[in-house]
Amino acid sequence: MPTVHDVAKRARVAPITVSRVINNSGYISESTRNRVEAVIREIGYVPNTLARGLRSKRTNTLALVVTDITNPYFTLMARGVEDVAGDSNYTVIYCNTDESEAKEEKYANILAQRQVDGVLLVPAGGNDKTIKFLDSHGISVVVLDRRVSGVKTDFVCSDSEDGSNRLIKLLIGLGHKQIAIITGPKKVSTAVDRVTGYKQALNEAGIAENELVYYGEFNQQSAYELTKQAMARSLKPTAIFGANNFIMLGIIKALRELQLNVPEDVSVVGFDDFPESMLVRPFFTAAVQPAYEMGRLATELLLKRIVSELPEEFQKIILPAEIIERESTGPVGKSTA
Amino acid sequence: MPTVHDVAKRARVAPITVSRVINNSGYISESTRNRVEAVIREIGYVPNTLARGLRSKRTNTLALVVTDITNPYFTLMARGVEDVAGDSNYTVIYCNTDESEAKEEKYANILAQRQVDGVLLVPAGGNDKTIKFLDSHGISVVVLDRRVSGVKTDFVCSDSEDGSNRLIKLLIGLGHKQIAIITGPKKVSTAVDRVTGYKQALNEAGIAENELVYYGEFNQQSAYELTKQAMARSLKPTAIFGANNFIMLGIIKALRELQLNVPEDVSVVGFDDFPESMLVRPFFTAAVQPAYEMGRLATELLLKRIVSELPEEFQKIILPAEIIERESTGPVGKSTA
DNA sequence: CAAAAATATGGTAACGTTATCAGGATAACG
DNA sequence: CGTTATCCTGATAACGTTACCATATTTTTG
Repeated sequence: MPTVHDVAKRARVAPITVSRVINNSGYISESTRNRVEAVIREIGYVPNTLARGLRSKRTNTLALVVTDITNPYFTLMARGVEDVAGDSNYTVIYCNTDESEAKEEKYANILAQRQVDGVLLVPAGGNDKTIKFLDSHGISVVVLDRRVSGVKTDFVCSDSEDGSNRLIKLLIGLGHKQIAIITGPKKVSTAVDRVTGYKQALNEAGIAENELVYYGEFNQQSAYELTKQAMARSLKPTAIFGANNFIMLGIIKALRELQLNVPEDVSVVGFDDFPESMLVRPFFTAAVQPAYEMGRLATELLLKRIVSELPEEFQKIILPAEIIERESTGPVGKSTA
Repeated sequence: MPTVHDVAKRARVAPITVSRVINNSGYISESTRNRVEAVIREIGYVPNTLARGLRSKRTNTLALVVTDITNPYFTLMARGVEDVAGDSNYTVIYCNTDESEAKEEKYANILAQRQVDGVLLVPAGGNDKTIKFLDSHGISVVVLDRRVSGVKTDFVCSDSEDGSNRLIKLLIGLGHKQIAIITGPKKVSTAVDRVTGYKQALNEAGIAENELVYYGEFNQQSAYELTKQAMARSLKPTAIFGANNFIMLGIIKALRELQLNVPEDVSVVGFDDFPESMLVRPFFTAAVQPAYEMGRLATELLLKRIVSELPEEFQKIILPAEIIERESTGPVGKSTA
């Protein structure tokens, strides 16, 4: 691969001049710049970010640490991050902590090794260890979505208390009084804030709280179990508030099993959304590709290829798609019209 | 920040010995190893990946280039990639091409600059330019999801022809004969393969094709328009095959506007899925967080912080969540039971 | 027991870039 | 016209690591 030196020699300038051209820094005459740029194109020179970062202490790299990129909420957030970062010539590394503080620390270490310039962090726990660690390595941190108490950082979130408050008011307006909330773990600020907003709304309306607060995990399974618990009470809730999108799904699943209709029997509200118009229940008859498996296999292939453990012939792996028959198909001419 | 030299000095060994310890390479006596490891922990040494990569020509970095990480299909794939990569100590950079070959080339350049070890590529077009470019820079490529003709690489995909064939057979089994297919652009292999499978199934069943093949984009808007076109024919399709998940959504949206029920009036099948049990139509009453905006704002903040254009005080940005009232809520005591 | 192999450690240089300092040429100024 | 400011270019060294080669000690082997 050609280097600044090759470009420099060919353009009859010093390497540093080439550096000035590609970085648009310092003074350069039009003619030299043109000459250098011509050579760069000619020999297909590509600057080496590693050397650049090593010397300049700037890598133009950010990291986005979330709990699970698979959650559409975080996916969308990631897209926002990448679009902005890309416009400023930054590259983004994504990390999934799966709500594990251990994983979070592991990633923090990796990111320090990689000398990233900054980290966007959705903290897995209330823990400030990660932030302090990054800080001690001179890495800027912006905290996203969840508060971490007692740490000084920039912080971006949406208003959980207010949102919850308004959702509950909406339910109250519909006549609901037995309103349960199923939320995440106590160590996560959003889980707590949403309870606060919930209680606030109930208090303002003069409704007793009735111990209908259920702390759990921010996932479907946990919500499913807690919903069953909540619906086993003698005085059943007429409405349930799920503190995030996966929780909503767990609620729906449990209610369906209990043969309860939404909203006729139980109203459901929640935080976070799913991309416009996805399925309330498995709906589409579809050929489902094993996307995760494909990602896995491809990466394994690639890694082997990199360490050249693979025979010369290129592999071609074609996985079957699974046909899943659901509600979007039926016999011809059964129109209800 | 401490370096190998600091560790070496303190452990009374040569820097190269420290390198051997952290890389687990070469011969090292137990005692030296312990001594070095103790010093590493003691002074909080973190190896610098840039220097390492510069010297060793290996960055332990992969890139996943997809069209849009926002599509659950790719999100899931990404998770598969990251899990495997992470296990082998590789970090993954994600890139969204938005089906643009120009963006793809731009990213290829960035990835070459970053000296990534390998690229997992979902090609935006039939174009082999990117692959050749990466190849010329000694970067391994595994192609995912879509074929690129005339290029030698590893390749992982699912079986589009077979999947389509089986979906159409399923429809035929239900008595459908007027079956339309709405697919992606002709330059994308999956769009074409799915048509092939479709035609195959029709031929095998002895059903005329009737010009019900609609090429477009792999997105909702395009599918929406094509569905309207298809349903404007004198002999209307009784079933529609959408060649990916976003296309399915566009089909549903158009049919709903045309007051047609699924599956009573029109059956719908498609490729790709959505995560278990999402909404068929906007269903949940929810507090919707501006996830994308949050990602944007946070990144802008971070970038400013990195170049320290920001005043010392840390910012706290709290965005309102939008309350969207939909079908999951209703007045109390309206049970159908 | 000499020779070969395995183990343990280190010195030197190089990866490709840019920070820093410096010098010369040209333009602007009072 | 001397002085200062602006413009243009370059030499040198350094960023932190590991490849490569070398040496010394210990163990194994025939």
